[in-house]
Amino acid sequence: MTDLYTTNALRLLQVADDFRAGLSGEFSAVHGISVNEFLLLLHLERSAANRLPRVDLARRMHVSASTITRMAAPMEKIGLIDREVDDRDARLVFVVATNAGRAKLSEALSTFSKRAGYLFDDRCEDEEMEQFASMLRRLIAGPGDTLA
Amino acid sequence: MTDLYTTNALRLLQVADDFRAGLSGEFSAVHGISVNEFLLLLHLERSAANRLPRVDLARRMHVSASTITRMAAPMEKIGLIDREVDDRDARLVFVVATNAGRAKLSEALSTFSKRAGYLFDDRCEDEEMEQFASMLRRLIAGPGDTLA
DNA sequence: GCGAGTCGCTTGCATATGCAATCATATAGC
DNA sequence: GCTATATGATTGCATATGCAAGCGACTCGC
Repeated sequence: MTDLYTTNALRLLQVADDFRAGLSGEFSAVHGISVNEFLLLLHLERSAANRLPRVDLARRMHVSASTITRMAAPMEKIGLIDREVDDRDARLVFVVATNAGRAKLSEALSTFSKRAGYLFDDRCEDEEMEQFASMLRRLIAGPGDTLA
Repeated sequence: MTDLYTTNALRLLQVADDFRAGLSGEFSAVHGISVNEFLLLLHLERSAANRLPRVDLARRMHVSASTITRMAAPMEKIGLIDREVDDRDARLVFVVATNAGRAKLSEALSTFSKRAGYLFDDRCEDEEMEQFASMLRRLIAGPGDTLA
């Protein structure tokens, strides 16, 4: 009835939702940020110049431009990010992480890694992890810029 | 810096987000339902008695009970689901799919399968899909009830 | 340079969702 | 039985997000 492609896509969504739900609780309790705020900081850190125009962030995070505008406001207010304007194109508003933002990312990343350990450890052999990494790399959509 | 566990968890989230984003557009355009409404119908279909109390749906879908209440209202109104009360426990309000709901699920499921095909086909060998399925089955959190 | 069209950002409005409070029902202790 | 506690569902309020409109800035063709 349901082929292996379908089954795997369903499981993929389910595993990702489970993981994200667990992460969400600990992030908000321990670090005071949401998963999306964490991902925003991570996209900044892994971008070419450590800064990104808002529209790029929106595309990478699969959210609308207005969401970036509204996510950025409180993060600026508490000093995690800052804004820079492009010299040549006054339309572009870059988002750049502050030192506090990079520190917060670093803390959150260790929580993330800990939970990634919970997820995979004892359930997967090392060799499987390599295969898994290889599969996932191919599955990441198109030539877009990625986090990992 | 980032170990393989962390990398794989990041990629997992990214692939799932990419897939869900693509699905979301086609579901709303072609079938007039959201991804979450689709998953609700799917949980019903794959449950023991083809019906579930709202609180169970909430747990399976990682959403709050109030979200189920509010998702269910419009789905009842357009005839995709119906409500049943438990004989022995008057607190339980079961959600059950109507014939229209099962039909809608079936249509949406073929869209889902088509997109699962886009995702995996040409990127993965058959043998890899089996390994992937095996990994994902182990990764699905705990002993909870699952979709696949 | 000038106007038409495009692009990036923001804002108004509508929808979606979580948390806490509330209500109705069920269960346990007595 | 009666009360205290626990559970399921709903509702009020706050937050998050998308879409479409609006605004300012860039680009292209002339």
